[in-house]
Amino acid sequence: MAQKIKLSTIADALGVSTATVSLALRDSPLVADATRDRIKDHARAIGYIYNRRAASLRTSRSGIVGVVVHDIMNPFFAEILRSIESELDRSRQTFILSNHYDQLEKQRTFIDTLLQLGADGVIMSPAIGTPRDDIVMAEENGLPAVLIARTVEGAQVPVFRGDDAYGTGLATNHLISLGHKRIAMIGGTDQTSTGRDRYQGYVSAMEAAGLDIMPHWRIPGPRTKQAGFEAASRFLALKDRPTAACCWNDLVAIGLMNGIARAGLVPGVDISVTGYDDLEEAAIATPALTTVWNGQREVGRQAARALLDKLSGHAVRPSQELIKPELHVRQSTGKPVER
Amino acid sequence: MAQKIKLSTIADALGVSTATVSLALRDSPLVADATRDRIKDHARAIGYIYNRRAASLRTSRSGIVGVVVHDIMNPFFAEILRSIESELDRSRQTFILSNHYDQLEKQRTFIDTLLQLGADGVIMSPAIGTPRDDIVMAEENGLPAVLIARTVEGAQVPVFRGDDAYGTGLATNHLISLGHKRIAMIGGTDQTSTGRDRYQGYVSAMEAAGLDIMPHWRIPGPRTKQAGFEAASRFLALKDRPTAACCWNDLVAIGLMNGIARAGLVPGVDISVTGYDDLEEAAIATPALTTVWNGQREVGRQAARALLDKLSGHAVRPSQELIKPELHVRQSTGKPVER
DNA sequence: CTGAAAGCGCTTACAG
DNA sequence: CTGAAAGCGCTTACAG
Repeated sequence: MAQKIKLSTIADALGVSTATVSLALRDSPLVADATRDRIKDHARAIGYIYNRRAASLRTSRSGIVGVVVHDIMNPFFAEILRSIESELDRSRQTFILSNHYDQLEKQRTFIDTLLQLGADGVIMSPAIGTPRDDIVMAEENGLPAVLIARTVEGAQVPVFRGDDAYGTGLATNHLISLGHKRIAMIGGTDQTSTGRDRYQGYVSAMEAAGLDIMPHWRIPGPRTKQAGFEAASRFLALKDRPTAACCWNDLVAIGLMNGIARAGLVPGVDISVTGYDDLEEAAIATPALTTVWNGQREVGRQAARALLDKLSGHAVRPSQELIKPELHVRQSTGKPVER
Repeated sequence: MAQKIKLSTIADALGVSTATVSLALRDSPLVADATRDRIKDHARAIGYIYNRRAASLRTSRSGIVGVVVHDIMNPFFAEILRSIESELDRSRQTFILSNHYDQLEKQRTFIDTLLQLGADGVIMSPAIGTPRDDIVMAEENGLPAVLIARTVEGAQVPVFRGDDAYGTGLATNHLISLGHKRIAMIGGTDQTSTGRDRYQGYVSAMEAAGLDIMPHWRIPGPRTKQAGFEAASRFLALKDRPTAACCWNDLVAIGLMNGIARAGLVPGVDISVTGYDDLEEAAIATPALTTVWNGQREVGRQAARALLDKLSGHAVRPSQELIKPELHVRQSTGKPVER
């Protein structure tokens, strides 16, 4: 590697000061057009690389935004990330990604890293059990936070997520309107706001229709395709087996349908199944999955926008506006078939 | 936000120099135990946050590693990323992730960002058309690179990937041994080394068995579940329709199977299908997918190790060792059924 | 429109 | 074992 090229290398070569070079490279109107062009051309010619660490040390702005979610392998988060990415790209912010796998320690380590790097902000889907103080600490140290998908009680920050109770209500009501009376709820956890809300939506819809809710019709836990697949045998062995399953998310629903098919039954005919999220793959599952659109794109876009607004000094109120989910009916639901 | 706490804040409070504080916080043996403990306790008590930008500016080591792949939403890369992540975590390196979506410009922007941040290295699955010079430029500017999944002709850097030709050979031979004579190859592109190698493996196996290879039996392009799904109708309409499909990857295979099922045929019975990669979901697909294990975990682990070795000054030879794929036979393949 | 100088918060020889 | 001082490469008042 040749001698490191820096601002002063350019300044010396062109007989100007580093201040002028610095301003010219950032297109400051303070520099004469001719000077600016001469500087930029030369910089490009000799392969100058801007040192962001040095600049950031001086300005205490890093151009880095952190994003931490449960697991990027989960297509739900992957879809959100895509829209965050395209939004941040537009404002030339670099983003650093991390999974916390719902481990508080991993999340804390990551936030610490962001603080050390002087990140400008963080978008997070908080790990289970995230205390309000973790968010407060970040903000007090100059790391503004925006939450997605889950909320943290008492944290005065913007949060973008869907109306989960309303969403499972849509799915459950759809099953009820088809004539189902015994409906299971598969997957999810009470440890997150999302989990509690989705379950609540199911319960409210069942109660409103005057239907019984059997505790053993709820199989909590599954959140992945694999877990949904494994839950199928438990579901199929259920006493008074339900004719329909309202699933925590699309992954669980698709896994469950695979498990049902493996057992020789036809999902969508023998057992109705609903998902949640409307992932890209819901439409091409076999059968195509009836599910609840959860606005991943919107969540990502709005969260990124809110953070960028915050960074540019606009006041962003800690909104709790929920994105309204929509039911997308496909082939995985039908009239109940009694044995 | 209170007054910024820095090394000198601690030094002043404790009546020592910043040099001593700096050394103490990094557990240098040069500092007396009592002094070190006093310093570390105080630092923790007042909530000191280490400024990595300042340190990095001074040491020109950033603790940042870049990772750029085609698309993290693709489970193939997601599985690789997981093992890279766990490997880098162990050495306390932060990693920055980016998708290039096979756009050279996006990849260049990202590499530029890494250079500006003074990243220590980059692990990349190069975008289609990546010239050797892009890699050379990065290395010359102090950003060592390690390649995964794809290679770049003439780049003198380590590359970790599977033996693709051998892998599709395994799948094709498996189909041939079941009695299939008309076998299609669905998906992939000739623009990547991976694409060429996988197609070559299929061709060689067909030729070795003395079977005809019809040009129209190849449907190039698809690399996603959605595209595989859409390819099903083209495949099913094929003249002299093949009895089996050797697919570019698991996503295409699963999509194709969904499309076949949607058309009223039974994948694994009417049409045999093989995948490639052995993603986690291959085992729970319906039917369970016969596929080629491609060692994602190994690729990620080895690539991360190689980069870390390079960073700690060990010489890493530009190896081309290929990971040996393995055939995993499941239910999506069977004897041919003639119409 | 341009330049000289200070300073962001660390680490590293060097001296004692 | 500890301290004084220089310097990493920028940007930003300030002066002209």
